[in-house]
Amino acid sequence: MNANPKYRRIYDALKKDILSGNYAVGDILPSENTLCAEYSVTRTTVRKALDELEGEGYVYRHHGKGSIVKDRRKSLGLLSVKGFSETVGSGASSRLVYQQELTWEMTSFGFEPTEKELHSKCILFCRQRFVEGAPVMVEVSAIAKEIVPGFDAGKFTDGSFFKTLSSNYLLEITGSEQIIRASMPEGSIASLLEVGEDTPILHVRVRYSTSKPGYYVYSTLYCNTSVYPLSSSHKVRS
Amino acid sequence: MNANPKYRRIYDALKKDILSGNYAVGDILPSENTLCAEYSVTRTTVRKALDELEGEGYVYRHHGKGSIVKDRRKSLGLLSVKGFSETVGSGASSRLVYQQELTWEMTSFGFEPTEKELHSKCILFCRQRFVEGAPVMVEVSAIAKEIVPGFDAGKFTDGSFFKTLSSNYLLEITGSEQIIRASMPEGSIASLLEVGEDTPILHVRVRYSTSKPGYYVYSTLYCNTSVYPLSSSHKVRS
DNA sequence: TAGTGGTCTAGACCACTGG
DNA sequence: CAGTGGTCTAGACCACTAG
Repeated sequence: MNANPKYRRIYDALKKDILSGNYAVGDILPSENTLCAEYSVTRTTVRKALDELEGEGYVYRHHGKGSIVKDRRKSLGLLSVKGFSETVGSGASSRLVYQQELTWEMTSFGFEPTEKELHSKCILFCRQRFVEGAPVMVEVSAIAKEIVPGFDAGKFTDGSFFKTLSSNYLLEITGSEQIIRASMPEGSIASLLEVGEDTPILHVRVRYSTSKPGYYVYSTLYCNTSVYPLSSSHKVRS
Repeated sequence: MNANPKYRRIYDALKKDILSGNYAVGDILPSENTLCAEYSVTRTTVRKALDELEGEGYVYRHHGKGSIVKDRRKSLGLLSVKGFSETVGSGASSRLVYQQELTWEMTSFGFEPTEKELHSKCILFCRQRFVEGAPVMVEVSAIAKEIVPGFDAGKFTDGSFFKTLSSNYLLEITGSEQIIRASMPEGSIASLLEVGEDTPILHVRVRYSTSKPGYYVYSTLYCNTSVYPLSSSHKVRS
């Protein structure tokens, strides 16, 4: 039951329809009861799917009206745990800058590697991200070699690291922790972002948890936020 | 039923015990069934409370083990919709820099005021935030005058804006949207943060939604992240 | 194995929004 | 008013964890 709960199917379908534009901003999704009938489930299950969408900022709920598609501004929206390709959508592309293999001691992601990870070598790779042809982000990522045999950052499914983890290695991303700073880019980052070393950069350290306990994906993001800022949304107390 | 759902009591009690240290980092909370008995509710209700805590990063759930108190690092952690005083806790203080009244047209928070808000004047105030005596954040906030009669930013309950909204005006914060950039501080901000104009600053624009439909709290934060970065955590797919 | 959290059913009553 | 989402009950079966 684990991999495919029913609410996931509903969540996936609705999200796909939102991202594809089948539901536009301001549109009201089918009511909870309608979805119950459509998917032959109870409201609890439908609401679980809608809760996820709401938590990720795709919709908001209006008591007595319905679930309404939100305007997720033109921004990178990274804080809701999705890869670059999935949040930015069309107009996005990326390029592999390098991939190498080294020991964890030589890396620094702001999080300590786990014991399990220290038993393995570390694969480090750097990607440059573009929106509409302009570089907006540089991402340095690391993952334990032993859980991704034959890993090649140049051959990602749909250009997505996370999709590749899922399809090739059955690894799912289950969450993230982020530490966010403003800083100045060092030379190599500045040139990859095509900005001067006096341009302030958003510096985000992320640790993604995976479905394999004790193993994480570490990323450091350098974002030029002058055109595309990050965005996020949260809701409290239901 | 609206103001005080049962899950809120459970949520409040657990959160209080976590913040006060009754449950330390790594501790396992009472099991869901135990909480059911203690509060005479069903698991659905208990889980709703735990879902909230998990979403705010206070605990994580370990299948087969329990709900475990998380380490919420020493950081400003603003991204989870709480005021400064509540997230930083002891060691935090703030100072009112100014408060004034003007029209919305003269403000710019990156979000458009609503029609309801435009019918009212706007109260603008600026606070300087300290951790351990050092300024780490400057916050410029705005709220519609008509929903907070007699407002005085110099006389907040416990020094907390949000607590004041709740206790004096029965206004609850129900969510937030944030836009995050890295930038250079202009002169006045730089001096309030006691940094040079060449120090990169985290620039966060926030719109908090309130329990009063159509009315928001707007804030612009300027953070010196060199010592206290922002942090956040997210979980996906349950 | 007993206990935990994860998912789900099939109901119920309520408060809110709209016509 | 009928329909919507918000909350809640009282069950159930499952997968995971630990002793």
